[in-house]
Amino acid sequence: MATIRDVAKEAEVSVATVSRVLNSNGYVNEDTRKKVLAAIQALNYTPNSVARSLYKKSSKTIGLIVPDIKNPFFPELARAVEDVLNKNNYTLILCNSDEKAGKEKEYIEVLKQKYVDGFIIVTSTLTASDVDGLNVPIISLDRIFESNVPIIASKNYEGARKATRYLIDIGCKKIAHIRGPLHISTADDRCFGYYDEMESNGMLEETLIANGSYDIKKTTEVTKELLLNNPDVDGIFAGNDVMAVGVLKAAEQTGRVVPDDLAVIGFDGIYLCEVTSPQLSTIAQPIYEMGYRAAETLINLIEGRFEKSQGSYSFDVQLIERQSTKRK
Amino acid sequence: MATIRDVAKEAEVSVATVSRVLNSNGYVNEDTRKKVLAAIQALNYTPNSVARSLYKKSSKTIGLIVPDIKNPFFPELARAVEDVLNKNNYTLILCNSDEKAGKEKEYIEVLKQKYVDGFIIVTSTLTASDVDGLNVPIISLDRIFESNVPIIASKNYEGARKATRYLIDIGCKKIAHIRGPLHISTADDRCFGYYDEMESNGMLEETLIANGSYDIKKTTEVTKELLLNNPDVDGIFAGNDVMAVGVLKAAEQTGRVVPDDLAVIGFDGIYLCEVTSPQLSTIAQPIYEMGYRAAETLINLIEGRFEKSQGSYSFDVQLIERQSTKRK
DNA sequence: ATGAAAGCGCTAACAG
DNA sequence: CTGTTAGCGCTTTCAT
Repeated sequence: MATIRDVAKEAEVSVATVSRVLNSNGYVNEDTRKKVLAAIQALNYTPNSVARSLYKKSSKTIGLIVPDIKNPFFPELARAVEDVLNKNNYTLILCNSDEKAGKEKEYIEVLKQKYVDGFIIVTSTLTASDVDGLNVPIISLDRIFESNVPIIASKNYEGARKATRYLIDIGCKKIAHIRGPLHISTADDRCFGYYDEMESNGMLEETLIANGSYDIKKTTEVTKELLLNNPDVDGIFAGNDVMAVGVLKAAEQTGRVVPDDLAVIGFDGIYLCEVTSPQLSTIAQPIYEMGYRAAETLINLIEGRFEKSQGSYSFDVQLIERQSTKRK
Repeated sequence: MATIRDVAKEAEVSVATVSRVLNSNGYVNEDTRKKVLAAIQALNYTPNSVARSLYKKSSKTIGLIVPDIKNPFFPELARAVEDVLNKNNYTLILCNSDEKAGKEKEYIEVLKQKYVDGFIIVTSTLTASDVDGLNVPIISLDRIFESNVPIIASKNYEGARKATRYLIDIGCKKIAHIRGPLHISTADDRCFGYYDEMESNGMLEETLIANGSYDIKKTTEVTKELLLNNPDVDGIFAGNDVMAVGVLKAAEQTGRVVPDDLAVIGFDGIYLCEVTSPQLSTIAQPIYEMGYRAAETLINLIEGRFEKSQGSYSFDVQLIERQSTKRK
């Protein structure tokens, strides 16, 4: 591997000059510039980013920490982030935290030593104090974070109200909610939205809310139990699309026909919805856009560009009607 | 951020000594060791990996290049890789190539400048010459690579024969194959397996093979066309599970009942199979194990450990019967 | 057992 | 416009 020194020698100039043409930085005579370029060509030289990082204290790299890339919500997010980074000559480090604060902190520690320039993190376990000392820009994606880091998310509460309202509109009389894990802001907000909408329609009953998890099988079990205790439930708002699949399975296993006996709606808008049968109605978030915006915001922060409105943003969500709620 | 110099000063020793205790390398008096450790504690010092990388020409980082993390096959692979890396104190850089040789080469170039220690790559466009000069260990995952890099994959050809054989066994008389993209070794091998099994049963007709792509909608179209031209097809072996979903949709749209009018089987064994209705039969690969083994092999290579049998490995696949082939 | 110093490859004052 | 040089923070001979 040729170094900047080799190039300098080949071009009969100093390393400073080579560095200048490399970074189009400072004045350099057109002729010497050409000589340097030729030398670079001749030696097939490419600058060493590690050396540059050491000096610059920046690695043109960002860390994305998600709970688990296998959850179908995250690949699309990750892809969007990677696309933006790629376009801006950054590189993506992917970390799976399994929602464990320990892993998250360790990753942050390790990556900081690598001069990572920023983080995008989907977390419900980290707190402001974990992040305050951190001298690196950080963005919270998809989840509320009690601190002043920018938050890129979407309107979970409003979306949940919309979903519930919609089930009411199509004629459901007894609507249950299988909520996502406790203490995950997204799940909490959706639960609140459901709660408030139900209450303001005088339809609320505490037993209609069940605690699910982002696991199809577990959600199926939970749903079956709920249906056992409340056989006349005729509509279910699931905490997300993956959970909605679990609900669909529960319906099938208890001999209910969706949507006629039981209308089902999810949340997120992942492609999974179009694959099930019946296809799932859902409250769709603009997932790719969320990842895209998070990455753009982070890069703006890193590069010290002006950030309007603190950088936080909340995306609108959209009701998508499919077979799982279309009653004839 | 404290540096090794600060620690040295605090402990009243030289930086060399600090480095020694940091790396448990060379002799160091127990007492001075304690002093150094205390200083490290006191200053809350953590070594800077970039500086270390510069000297060592290694970053404890590997690059994983996949076509598109949104394709549900890859997240599980990526997760397995990350798990192994994490356990071995490596870090994962994720790259999406969209099957474009240009992007792959560029990523390799960029990452080499970062002293990435190795690559795991899922590619059908790179060739031996792209990789020969490369002075970094590399593993080809899931795809055949014409060169002497280790290949971690599974038995696509045998699996395809098994799938075809199975459709014959359950009584299908006219079996079609919607194959994956041309020049992707996985898709080619599966097509060959189908071809050979059909031929050896005297059932082969060239018109029963259609060119699909890893896109549900396109596969649906292709399948509908094939069914139009061959209305009496009663079994389809799809190039992978995603494509099988497309086939399921085509069946639905043309008024065919799966499995009674048309038996369908996929390949891969992603979780999607259990979500469709009817649930999809498939030839399952041990996806997680594949990623796991690829990562382990790579780390062995990087750390110069003895590699039995060149490192290549081909996993067995397993027929999983579900509703899409279960005729009453 | 410990320290001094060279150097990994690059950038940015500072001089000229 | 160009060169010299001092680091960035760490590891590793080579002395002692």
